[in-house]
Amino acid sequence: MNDKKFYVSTPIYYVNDKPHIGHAYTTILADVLARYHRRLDIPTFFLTGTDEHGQKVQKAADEHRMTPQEQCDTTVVRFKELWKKLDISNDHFIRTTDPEHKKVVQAILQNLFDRDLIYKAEYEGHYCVPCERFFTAKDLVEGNLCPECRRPTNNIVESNYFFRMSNYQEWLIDYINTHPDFIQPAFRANETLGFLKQPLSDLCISRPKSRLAWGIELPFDNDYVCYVWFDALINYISGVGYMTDEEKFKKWWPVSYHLIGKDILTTHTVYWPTMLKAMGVEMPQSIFAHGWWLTGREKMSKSLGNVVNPMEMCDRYGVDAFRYFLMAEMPLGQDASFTEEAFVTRYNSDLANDLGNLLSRVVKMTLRQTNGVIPQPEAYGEDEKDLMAEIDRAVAELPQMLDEMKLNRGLEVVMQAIRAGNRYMEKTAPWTLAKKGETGRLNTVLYCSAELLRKAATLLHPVMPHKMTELLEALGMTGEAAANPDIAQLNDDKNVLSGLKMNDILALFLRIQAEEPAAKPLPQEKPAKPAKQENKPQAAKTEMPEGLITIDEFFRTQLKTAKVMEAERVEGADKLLKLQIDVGGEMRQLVAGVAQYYAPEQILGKTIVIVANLKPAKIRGIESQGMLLAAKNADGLKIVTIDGNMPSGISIG
RNA sequence: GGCGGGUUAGCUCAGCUGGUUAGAGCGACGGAAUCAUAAUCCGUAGGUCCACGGUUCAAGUCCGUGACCCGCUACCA
Repeated sequence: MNDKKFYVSTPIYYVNDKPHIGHAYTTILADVLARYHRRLDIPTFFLTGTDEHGQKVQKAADEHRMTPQEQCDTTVVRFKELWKKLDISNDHFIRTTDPEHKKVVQAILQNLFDRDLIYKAEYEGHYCVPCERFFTAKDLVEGNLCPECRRPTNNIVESNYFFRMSNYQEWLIDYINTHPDFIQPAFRANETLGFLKQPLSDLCISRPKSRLAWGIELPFDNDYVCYVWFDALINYISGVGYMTDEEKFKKWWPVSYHLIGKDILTTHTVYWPTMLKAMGVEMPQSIFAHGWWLTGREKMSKSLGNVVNPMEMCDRYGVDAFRYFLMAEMPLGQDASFTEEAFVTRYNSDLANDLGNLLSRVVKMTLRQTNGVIPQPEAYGEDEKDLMAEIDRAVAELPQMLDEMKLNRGLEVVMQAIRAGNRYMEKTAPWTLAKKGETGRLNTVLYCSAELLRKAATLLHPVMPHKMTELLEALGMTGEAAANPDIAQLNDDKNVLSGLKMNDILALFLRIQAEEPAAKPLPQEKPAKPAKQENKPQAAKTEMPEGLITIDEFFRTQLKTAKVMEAERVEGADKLLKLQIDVGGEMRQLVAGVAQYYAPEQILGKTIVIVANLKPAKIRGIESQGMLLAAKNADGLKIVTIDGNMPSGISIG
């Protein structure tokens, strides 16, 4: 870690994927780490890119009547655009179709082949075309179905080339055991070790062109192309000059962090290290697997329609706020839950109320008292010492937290200092000092609050580059000092502020109004506008005519048919019936306020309509998991039923 | 089934190598203040630290057992 350089990588993303919050998270995390290290004056290299070979690309190309290369060229843009929007500061964007990369891959293949680390053998297996994977007979489900996608597999016998991965099993186990930071978090190392308890087989690294032509040709057999994973992993070294620019390679390798999602753990902790070992290349310092973003408690998936679109979040709330939320909300290595409600809460309390408002009160105060000129402070009293200690603690601890990949904790320490800033304002009450004419003390207070903000903004700059530069400019800073504030220099207590003239600023983070978030659906797929639309949270609210909702809003309510299996009165309540209903095989209990209109036996057996995703509630101590629909007026109440026969559990819409 | 992790205030979580009245953020309630983005500040939350048993002068913090949840892995020799 102390070798004074920092190289961080993201996985290279498959070009045919649509960028989602997972891609965005990994890449923003890498970006934030890269920016921090740059601000700490550590030479930094940040690599991301795209994985462009393989069957899906070829298939998509065929459908679009393009060459695979053209297909890649058109789809790679999705990622490049998103990274631009998210302010990703990668030093290089590698594509596996880059000629240099291909050359490196081929050279590696040839070298391993020459050393008999790659050999040819016959392989028999059940191949699933959509998954591009072989399975052994015992993997299959229900006869010959693919265990991943449940589609039929083909039995194929073919010759292929294999990498002698099994040679390195013992070595790898030992390496992991003796290098505790190699795989992080530690429990992921454990999982890898668990995987390595089974005998490690050799890795098939080729595909016959007859089946798949879109890939890097094997240099020693032009009937085959290289298996995508083998090709893709090599980007981490080919992207920093391996075999093409030894000086560059020496400078950056080994990588400080390979950031990955937990779904690609094995490829990175087993395949990749054994490949490197075979090549005689040094191991990565660390492979870090982060968790997933969930929607509430559920995994995000297209079929569930609960995918968070990063582009939309940025359009609505601003890139910086989005980046802040992702970094602040995800604890080390774990899964985290993304809800718009949580986003709005954190945005309002951390960014708008604590930080933005503090800036606002300091700037307005200074503008009024000294015409905006930041005064010279007098000697510090206890309050000032406490305040500065608070922010200096953040200065000291944040880099530590970074080293431990505890970004959320690091940000929390900064937020603590900001809250201390608000307390300091209350305690010293500069508005009162002004009235009393205690200008000396007032000057100290104005200076110290500005100084606190300056340091906090510097520390937060890697996470929120635009907004923190705005903040620094409001304090009167200009040029590089505002655009690229240096964390490394935060320790020398030079007074850089006195004499600067503050600039008035509109709310740095405009508060998001309370009832907004839940009601507003994420707009559809289409990225609305190009980047510059920074942060106008409430702009979104004007789009929809009052009283109307979108189809998406409607579908947030899951209506389903249900069959009433049991019904009884709730004791001590004259309006309530307790129902046991069947919703497509799932039994639920529901308390309904219909007892004055329906006797239990009247409702029994009916197919009713319920709101299936209503938050459960307790009514007179009885759990009610949903509500039924009914029409009611002064004359009576009628339950909504289905016209004709329908099974229970059917979605209505 | 095996291996690993988790179960702490309404919610999300922090509590390192065991040691004074168990903490933070958010939310809720009460109050103060008015420089500020209806923002801020102060106070309150009386939590069986999952359960039971054990080690210890002392356990949320170590050991054992059980329950529930999650991850990986395998469907048992």
